[in-house]
Amino acid sequence: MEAAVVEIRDIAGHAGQEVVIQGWLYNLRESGKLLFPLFRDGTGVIQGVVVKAAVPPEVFERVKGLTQESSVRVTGKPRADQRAPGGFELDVSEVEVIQRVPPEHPYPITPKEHGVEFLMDHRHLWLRSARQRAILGVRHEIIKATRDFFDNRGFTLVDTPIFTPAACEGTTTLFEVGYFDEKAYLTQSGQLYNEAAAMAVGKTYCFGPTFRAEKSKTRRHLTEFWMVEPEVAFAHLDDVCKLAEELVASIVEKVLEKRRPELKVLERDVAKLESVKVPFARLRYDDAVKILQEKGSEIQWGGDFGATDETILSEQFDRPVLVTHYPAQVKAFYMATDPERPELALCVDMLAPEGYGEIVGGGERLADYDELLRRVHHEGLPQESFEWYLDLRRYGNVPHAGFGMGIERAVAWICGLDHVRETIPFPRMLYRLKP
RNA sequence: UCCUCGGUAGCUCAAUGGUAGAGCAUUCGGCUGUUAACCGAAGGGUUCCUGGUUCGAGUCCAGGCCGAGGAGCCA
Repeated sequence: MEAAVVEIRDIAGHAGQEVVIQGWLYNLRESGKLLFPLFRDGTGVIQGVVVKAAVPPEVFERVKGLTQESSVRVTGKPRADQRAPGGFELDVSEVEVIQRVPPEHPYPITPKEHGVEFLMDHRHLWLRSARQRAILGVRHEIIKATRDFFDNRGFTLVDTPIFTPAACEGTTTLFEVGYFDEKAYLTQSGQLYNEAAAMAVGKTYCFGPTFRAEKSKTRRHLTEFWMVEPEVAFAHLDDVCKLAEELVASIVEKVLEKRRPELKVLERDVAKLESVKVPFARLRYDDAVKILQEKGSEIQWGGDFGATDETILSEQFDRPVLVTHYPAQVKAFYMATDPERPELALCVDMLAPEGYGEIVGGGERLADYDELLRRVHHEGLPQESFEWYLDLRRYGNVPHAGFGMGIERAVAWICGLDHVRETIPFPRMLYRLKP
């Protein structure tokens, strides 16, 4: 009978049975008449043991000549062993080489250290390393937890377009593309379309890539990043503050529940994640400025926070902090203003702990038709491009609110990474379009 | 866009203005329990590009290209 193909993560259930593993050679250690090939299959890593006296000579020679990342089908019997990191070793009886990486062009990424530029040039191969696979796993869990969160609360996923005719928040940071005989822009937010969707289904969210042509070269910027954006009809600022903190808390809870092994590979201090429970800390902008000034920041009332300011604020708390009521002048034209203090926007930014910066931004939308039209003009936006958006205020207008959460910054924070370039499979950054 | 730092073997890095080196990777040899194994040997170079100073430049000077970190802006 042909041995069953088994994934390495399920190997414990097959101790003593002959199984087949399909994967790649991760590393090979030799000790005379013993070979210790390390196999990986995308679900885990297991060390094989090849004893010269126990296998046909050609099998021994075949394994001995294997190069890193050669693809193989391995037949053997898993055996519990104290010395193995995963608890099991594979006593190898047969190895079929699907493709042997030629020694004259060896796999470029060795188990030793490499520089950032080299790894980024080989991103398509770098993804195979244990650390990158752990990040991909956590990213997957964060996205799944996000979608489950909204789906379980009756939200309808409504996809918003990637090609857009005009800007959401000014044109300086848009990527312009040719669209037959006219110009189009890559979306920087699904926000305006979400508002239309919310009037159709009540509670909606969109999830997709967004694009910003900012010439930012820092550890928290990508030109292409993924964002989830909920929008809720009849909601006010406080409603979306609660929604945002419950979302983030449930994501962290799911990752802690299902991705402990990945967090261990990443050497993440999980104690810092375990304290992330609702309610989060809350601050009004006025009070945040006071705290910053006491801590020696140069910030003046009316200015937006710099990266250091965000770090200082986040360090005051053991969980994310929600900062509300920013000056309206630093926020987008569609933000509602505080009726009691019209110079303030009914908005919220969530700052992640440990200096990971803003992961959520949102608030209550401006509902008044006349005021919205005035701001469109004030921003120098072409009214004809926004007629459809103004329609939302003409027909059954209601208060509504929502926010956007950047997936990559959430992944960077939860994984404890020092750069967002590792949070997305193929990062797009200033000066980086390949591979 | 601005500021700072860097570019030498496939990779990570050394090298007073005076013969370009090490570790890893690759190839060959040794080892029956290795954990980024270890031990021995071999092959491997347009020192980012252009120009300049000098008897002589990887090293000094000028310009350019590429990258990294930070600022501003943002999620």
